[in-house]
Amino acid sequence: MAARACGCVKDSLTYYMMYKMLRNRFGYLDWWPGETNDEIIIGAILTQQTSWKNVERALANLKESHAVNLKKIGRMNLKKLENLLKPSGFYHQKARRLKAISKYIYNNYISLDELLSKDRVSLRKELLSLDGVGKETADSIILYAAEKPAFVVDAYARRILNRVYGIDTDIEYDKLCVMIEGAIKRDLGLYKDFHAQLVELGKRHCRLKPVCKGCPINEHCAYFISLTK
DNA sequence: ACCCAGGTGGCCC
DNA sequence: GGGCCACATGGG
Repeated sequence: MAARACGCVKDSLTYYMMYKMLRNRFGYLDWWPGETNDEIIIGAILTQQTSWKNVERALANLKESHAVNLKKIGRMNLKKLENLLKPSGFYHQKARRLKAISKYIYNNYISLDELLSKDRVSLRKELLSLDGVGKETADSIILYAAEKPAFVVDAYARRILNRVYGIDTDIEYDKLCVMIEGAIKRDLGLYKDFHAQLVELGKRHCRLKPVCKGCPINEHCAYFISLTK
């Protein structure tokens, strides 16, 4: 069904089958763990190289201070913000970056929604110009806050695609994006749910170490095979 | 006492 | 364009 131990998989069927297997197993998810656009963006920054459990603690601290809100974060005392973010790690830079992002938004727009309403391509460009917003964070914000179809490539996606189809884990971000986006229908619901499914699977198997190159067949692959039965 | 987590940016060659 | 490094807390 799929090319193994090769750098790429362009076959649409491969991705649809993977999605279908996951979808059968976990059900439709259509998710980002956050109620508001502010919470989605804050969560996207906080989760960088950080377990979601620790992000939840920081978000709980913000909620307690009624500060799951970029406008408030922009005006909050830096030391106080750092303290609330502490459990999520890298809290000096995360606090500084969130404040800078807030200031950027409200110096240049009436509201967050005004920024998010820009077209997908220019929004991505603009988000990427912000300190602390890289490709994955930008695409998460575009997909779940702006609700425009940008496929999010995260560590889970990389690991799973590596283990099941042998795609190099260190393949360039945009290359993997283009590969997947070229293979499946550009559809908001599909992009959201596919990413959610990969995270769901990844979380259940996150303790697995990276597999050596050229040796993609391992537990994940066995797990996928078990899903098809 | 390690190694890892839903990255990003800076610096060096 | 690649290869390191710092950033920091909490869990296995």
